[in-house]
Amino acid sequence: MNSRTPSFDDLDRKITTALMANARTSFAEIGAAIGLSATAVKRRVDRLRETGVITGFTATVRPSALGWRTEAYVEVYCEGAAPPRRLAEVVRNHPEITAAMTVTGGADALLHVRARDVEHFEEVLERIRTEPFIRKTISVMVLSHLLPDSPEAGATQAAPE
Amino acid sequence: MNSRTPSFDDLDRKITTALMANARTSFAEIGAAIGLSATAVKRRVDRLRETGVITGFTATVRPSALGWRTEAYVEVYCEGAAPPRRLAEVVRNHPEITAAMTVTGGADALLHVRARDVEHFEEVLERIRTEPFIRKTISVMVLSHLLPDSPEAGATQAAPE
DNA sequence: AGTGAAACTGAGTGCGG
DNA sequence: CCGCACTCAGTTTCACT
Repeated sequence: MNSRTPSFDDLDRKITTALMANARTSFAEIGAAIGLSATAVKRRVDRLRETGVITGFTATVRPSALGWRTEAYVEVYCEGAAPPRRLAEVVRNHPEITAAMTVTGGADALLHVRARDVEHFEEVLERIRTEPFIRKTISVMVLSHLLPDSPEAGATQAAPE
Repeated sequence: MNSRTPSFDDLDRKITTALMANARTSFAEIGAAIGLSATAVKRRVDRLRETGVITGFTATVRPSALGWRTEAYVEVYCEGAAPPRRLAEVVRNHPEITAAMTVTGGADALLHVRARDVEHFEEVLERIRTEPFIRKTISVMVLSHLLPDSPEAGATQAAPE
């Protein structure tokens, strides 16, 4: 589930890069760029989806346009041992949590939170704090972004072996 | 640039949500779901793109499938005042930095970094550390994700007013 | 702003190399 | 695994309400 997909060649890499840049690029156009027919490109894309390299196609949205103007990272400290399974349940209770992961360092988990404004963020934070085994939280508010909104969930290029 | 787009109604919200879930949903299908013709849906999508609500369509990729198996957040501390402009330049020098922002708290900036493995991450870190006015870094390695790969860059729903 | 119809472009598939 | 040819579905534009 975590290993490098076998037989992922240079053409697959170029196709993937093209679709990350614009998911609506036609197979014919991609094919023209890399010297393949639209059919061949389609078949490769199908295979990339089957093997889980490409997990989906989404529209990227400017969060502020939807009313999400406040963003923060929240370090979470738990009472005693924090089983990741229980943590995952807790996390799913709060739709404002857009990413959550276990991490090294003092904290048990790191959450990415979006809220409408600071008032809303405070409310979310209090809600999280009342969860059973959460002992402490440390929040870091995001002030401004130094890169254009990158697809945080994925690197923009394929890494060489 | 940061304000709520005017005349963003309920239909726009539903269309946006549908395209975030699957950027390839046809206009006809979206229209059928919300009681609009494909033509009307297309015009609204065009407008959503022009007004910057929707910034693009991308394929979501499982980073490990592309060889990015290591992920970390790096807090950056600068010498004296750290002008965001200069920081942005620095950040652009390192393709492994997939997100960067200025933040509240002790650190001046927070970076999201992807690397092939721990060795590669160490190399990236040393490269970042040699940048002119970077005084100190604190790294937090990501161990496991508690949510399915959410589109970190955007909330999955529109926020109510 | 919305609809419906016409023209066009791309997706999906079967077949042959 | 690739390309070609065909069919069908979706996009795009236009005239109209």
